[in-house]
Amino acid sequence: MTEEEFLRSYDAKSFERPSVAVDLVLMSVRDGQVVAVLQQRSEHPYQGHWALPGGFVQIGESPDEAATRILKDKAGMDQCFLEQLYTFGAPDRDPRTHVISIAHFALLPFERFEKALDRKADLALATIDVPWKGEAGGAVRALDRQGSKLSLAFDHDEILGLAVKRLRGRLDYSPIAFALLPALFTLRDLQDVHQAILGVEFRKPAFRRRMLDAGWIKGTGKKESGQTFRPAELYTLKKGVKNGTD
Amino acid sequence: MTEEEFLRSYDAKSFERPSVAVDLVLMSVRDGQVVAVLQQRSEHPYQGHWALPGGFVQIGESPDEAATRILKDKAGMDQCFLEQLYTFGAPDRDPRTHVISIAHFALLPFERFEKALDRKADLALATIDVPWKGEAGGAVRALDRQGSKLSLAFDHDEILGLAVKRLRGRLDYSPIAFALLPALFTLRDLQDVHQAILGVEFRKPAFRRRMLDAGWIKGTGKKESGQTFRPAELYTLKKGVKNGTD
DNA sequence: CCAAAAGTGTTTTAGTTACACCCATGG
DNA sequence: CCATGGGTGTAACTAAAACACTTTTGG
Repeated sequence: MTEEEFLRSYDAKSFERPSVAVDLVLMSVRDGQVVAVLQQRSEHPYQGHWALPGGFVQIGESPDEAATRILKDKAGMDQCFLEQLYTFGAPDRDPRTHVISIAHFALLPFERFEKALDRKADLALATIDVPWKGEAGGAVRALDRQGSKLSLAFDHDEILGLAVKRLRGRLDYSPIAFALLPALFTLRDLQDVHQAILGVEFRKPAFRRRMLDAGWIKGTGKKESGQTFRPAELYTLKKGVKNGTD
Repeated sequence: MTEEEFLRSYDAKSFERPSVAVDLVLMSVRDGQVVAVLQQRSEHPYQGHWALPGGFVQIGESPDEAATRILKDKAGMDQCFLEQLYTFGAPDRDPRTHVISIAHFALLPFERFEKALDRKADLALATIDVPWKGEAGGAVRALDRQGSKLSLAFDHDEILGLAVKRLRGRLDYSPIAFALLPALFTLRDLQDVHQAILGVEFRKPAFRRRMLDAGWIKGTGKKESGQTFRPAELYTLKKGVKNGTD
């Protein structure tokens, strides 16, 4: 059956109200690149295209609860930074019927990403590339490990673009970056995360002081190990600093 | 089960899905106070309580279109700054059934507010008082002209609180304040708006330069009139600066 | 001329950047 | 003892705030 046939046979008139769904943008940073979890669609519509993990909101369930459920069931992850992003509701964004989707974004340190992905064969990691292009934010590109552009389903390119834009905007003003790092991290790790998200390079001393002055982190006295150079001190979030993971 | 069969079975229990609504926070500034439009409920639930103007999203209608429609039908206003705020979806927020509400906020200069309110008898203007109380943002209080506290329906106090918080957060970084001013305004008008929203006082020269340096406005050469003191120059938004009203 | 508020120039301060340097580790 | 990256002090620069001041109107 082609997509066209599928859409013809689909009875949209029986839906009197819009449906409500949740889509998740699961993001992390790997090797200086922003990555996100995508799922290849095996069925119509958008068969073969890549989509954000999502699902419908059940009655009696808040959107946040739905997001947590989908995060657990579809991606096998829990206990992470999870925040509502924006609600997308153009009537034609889903060819089946009017689906209003409450997009959330979730941030995890990459180690936890990897573990979950090993258990879920249908998930893939895409490198997300959003050029700056002023305020508007250029078109998002999702790339596989070979650098080929992935074709996204629905309006999920728009959702991804907004997620990156939001992430960039909040980086300076909130401790959101720590949701992408393990409990103990070096200042270099933190700088790498910032540089990956913003797509710029910082000078080490300036970045270092800016972070320490922000008052979010404290040194632990412990040092990293396994490096061939001088080990860096491990830092951690101060108690009482909320990055949304709690 | 084929997708078609799945969709048929999903369709059968479509009455069990949450409804989708839009609630509007219509805000302005009057005499150094933030004000919002409220509607007194004549029926259960929350009979006699005050509520934000709102309505259900029709199928085939985007949330933004629904917000525009409600703005026009219920409040008699159009062509104003209108932006999605947050989606509230706790299952018990409406005692009738599970209603997911996409809250929007709308900003207008007070003159346009007044005109519309004269034509709609069921609407009232409330002074909105949100104490600072750090990041969390204290509980919102809606007051009538006599200063009596109005009792709000549903979770509308929470929505109002978030709207004020968002307004405060964006004031410095975006030209949002100009949606609350007429096309021609003095720097004092602009300062009054900022002070009302943030609840702080600024020194005139500092505020003046900060605004001019931001590059959003330009002088017109015209002067205000009707004052007993030196008339101030009238400023206007530069072309190309979007404050969402366009 | 006076009161009131508009509007401007100058100094002070604070915060950020740039640069140069020293330190600790593995090999 | 050398290469590599971690970490720190100082000077230069820049942006904002504080203050004192001049200007323009109505009465």
